[in-house]
This record gives sequence, structure tokens and C-alpha cells, in this order.
Amino acid sequence: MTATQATRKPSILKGFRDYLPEQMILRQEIINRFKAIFELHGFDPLDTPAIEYLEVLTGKAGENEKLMYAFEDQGGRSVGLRYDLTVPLARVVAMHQSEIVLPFKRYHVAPVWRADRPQRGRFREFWQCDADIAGVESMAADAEIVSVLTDCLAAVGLDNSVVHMSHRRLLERIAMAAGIPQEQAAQVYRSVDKLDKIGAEGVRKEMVEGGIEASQATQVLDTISISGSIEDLLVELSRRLQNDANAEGAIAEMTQLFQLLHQMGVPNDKAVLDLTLARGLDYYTGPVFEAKVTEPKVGSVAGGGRYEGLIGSFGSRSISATGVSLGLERIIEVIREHGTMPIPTAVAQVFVPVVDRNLGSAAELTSELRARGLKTDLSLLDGKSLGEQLKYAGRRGIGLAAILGPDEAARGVVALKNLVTGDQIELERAEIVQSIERMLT
RNA sequence: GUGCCCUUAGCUCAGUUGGUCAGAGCGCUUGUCUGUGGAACAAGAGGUCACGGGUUCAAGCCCCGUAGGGCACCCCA
Repeated sequence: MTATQATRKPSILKGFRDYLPEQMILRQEIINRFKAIFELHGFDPLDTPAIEYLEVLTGKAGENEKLMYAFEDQGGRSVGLRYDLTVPLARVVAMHQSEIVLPFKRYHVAPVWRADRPQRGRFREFWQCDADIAGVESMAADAEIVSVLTDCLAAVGLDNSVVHMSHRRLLERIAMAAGIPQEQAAQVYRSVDKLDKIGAEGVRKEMVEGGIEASQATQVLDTISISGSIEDLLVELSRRLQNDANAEGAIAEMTQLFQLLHQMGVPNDKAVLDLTLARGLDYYTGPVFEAKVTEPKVGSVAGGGRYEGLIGSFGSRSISATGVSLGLERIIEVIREHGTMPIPTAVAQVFVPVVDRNLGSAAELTSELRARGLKTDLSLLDGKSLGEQLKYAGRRGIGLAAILGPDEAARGVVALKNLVTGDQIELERAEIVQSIERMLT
């Protein structure tokens, strides 16, 4: 620090965070599991720049654009931090058409930025884990996406999550059937979306206050509240919206989508029809879905849907796509709250302390373990007592300590101590690596 | 973008109507303990009471602003 430089308290921007090792270990574990699921379903990886031309980003998110980080770069260009991973994907598909083979399946795990007001499970920089399919109009793609989603949620133990599904055109047509004019439809979507939060009366009240006639509000509420099995529900809906070819198309798509999900082994109670679902992003046009958990209250944990016009909006030929975004931060909230999966505490699997200052023998043992791929931490506290070294390892969250001192060496063994339980056993020196390997699997 | 609440040692918090109010517990450091940690006991370090203004004889305590955190709305992963 030079004399002319003022010292500044270390600090970071509101809504942005450092990820210390303790957090990173869990984050990486979750991301690894998601990537494994994406690849299991045949998706390839993709990455794009954090910053895009502003015009690439705008015009897609509707009102949400006020949340976009936009600024001028040193060259006076209008640019912005990406708001989601879907728009960059659409740009990529439109831009690299000659290199991309359709159907295009890609996954993308990366940070996005929104100048939102921070809250629990809501940050200004957060990570999304996306999987999308471009170039397939049939419900086969949507079914694939939803099944990737349910697999991902299962992979991190989110058994209390449910994917709510609807179709953009259903709510639209229900509102229309109730005689609500086009310009008030948005009010309907906004209110209806809160049904589980403020109840039917709350929604009715809000709609009326929003200028919708009481009888129309009642009719909408009545229609979206019908219940039964998915098949019955869709049939009933079809009856109520009869002679509406547009609605029929949407109903047919949803019917097929649920059928496919069933055949793909997605349990009935994991993907349900929810007519109140209204997603904010403007670009959705077909089936939409959102994964929700009831506790903790972090909003939805994943969301997605079909967008037919987005890729074409970049001037390319029209290519329909569908995809999902999983919200890493919110999923972590749920995992930590409910302990839905074991939370790894350290990367190292084995700690090797230095006994009697004999760094050499500890180093030899360490390199043997590492050679077999065991993540091994060699003690850097060789001047300290064994007790202190073990204490250090325990606090780091490392599970095992392999102790090789003169006593053990003389008898041809290694003492293996479980740092969680305190139990200690002795294993043959010659077979120590294999023994530990066996214990860890 | 709107409204409300919060911010005191590393952490969780006490601090009465502004006048020994700068504290506790945990943690940390050291010792009892020169090959086995998380226990106990003892001693010790650590805070310009978020930051900047203001009111007052006097402010952690009152007022204003800024920053950060939280909640609700909006919206959303």
C-alpha cells in the first residue's frame, strides 16, 4: 500500500458473496451431481461470455429488464451482464447455425446477475444450472427436460419438491373464456399465481381491485380450481373451453407431455398440473414448469418452459426450444435446511501427521496414498505435537488420520484413526493403501 | 423500484428513561499435557460500540445520511 493510497476496509457489493472452502465444497458437489445427470441424459456442455451486447439481452425478459446490469464499456458500447442462461443459448444457436447439429442439447452451469433486492435465497450474483433442447417441437423434448429436472432434484435429495406444470396458453384462454379483455390478462396471471400464498379470496380481491369484474374473477378461479387426476382435469378443462382450437392444442400437448413423463418413469406426484402457474419471463410460449418446495420459503427452486420465438428473434429461421434452469443457491438453502444429502466437510480424505519430526516417513506414506488417487493432506505442522496435528485435521473436517511413527514402523503397521468417532485401528503397512481405499468406498 | 426492522469483541448476544456501559458465553492464544485432538482448570489477547455528520455539558443509547444484513411488496433461480 503506497502512502497515496487510502486504506479501504475489505468489502464486497451487496448481494454478492465470497464462497469460502466450506461453501465451495458443497457447491461443487452439487454441480458435479447435476453435470453427471445432464450428461447421463446426453447433454453436451456449453459456456458463453458473462457480458453480452445489451441489444442481445433486451426485449426478452419483459418488465424484468429493469433488473439487468447494463453499462457502457470503455469503447462506448452498450453492454450488459447476462440475466439468465437462456438468452445466451438462443444467441448461440442463432449465431452458429452452420456448426450446430439439431436437435441441439446443451447444459450450462454459470453465474448470472440481476440487480434485485437481496433476500433469503436471492442474490445479485447467483448460479444457474441449465439444460435446454433446441430444434425439437414435439413434447418429447419437454418430457426429456422435465425428467432431467426431476432427476437432478432427486440427486441432491430434494424429495419434498414437486414440479408444477402448465401451458402458457391455458391461463390465457381461461381468462379469455371468462370474457376478460386482453389488456387485463396480465393482472389475472399475476394474481392467480399467488393462489397458494393468499388463497382464493385473496386472489379474487386482488383481481377485482385490479379492475376485473367480480363475475369474471369468479369464473377464472372456478376453472383453475378444478381438481382430479391429470387426465380428468384435462378433459374437464377441454369441456369448459370447448370450441377453442387454441386451447385444445395446448391441452393436447399437456396430455401428451404427462403421458410421456409417465412412460419415462417420472412419478405422478413429482410432476403435477397446476393451472395457476404463470411465469414472468416473456419468451415462454408453450408448456411451462416450476419446481417448488414448501420449506424453506425460498420461492421456486427451478423453472423453465418452451420458447418458440426467442431464437428466431435473432434473425435466424425460427427454431423452437425448451429448457430448464435450476437455481443453485436456493437448492443449497433447502439442502442445508433439511439435510437432504450428506454435506462434505473437507476435500482431503486422509490426513498424515508427522510423528517425531520424521517428515520423510510421513511423506512416503502420503505419496503412496496419492498415487492411488486418495486425496491426502500431509501435515504442515511437523513441529507441533501429534495431538495438535490431529486437532487441526479434525477441525478441517478430514475423516481419517493415517499415523506412522516409530512404534508402528517397528511393527510393520499403520495406525488409522477415525477423526469423527475417535476409533483407532491398526492395519498392515504393506496393505495400508488398499485398506483405506476399501474403507472409503 | 417501494415500505419496515437490524448492525456492540472472531461468533451469538447483554447493555435500563442519554451521565464508570464498554460486558457475558462460546471461540482463540498460552500453560497443566516433549506419540493421539475435540474435556477440565488457570491465565491472556481481542472492540475508535458499521461508517460519516448533527443535537447535548455529556451518546452504544436521540436525529439525519451512507454502507451492509434481514423481512414484506414487486418479481424471480
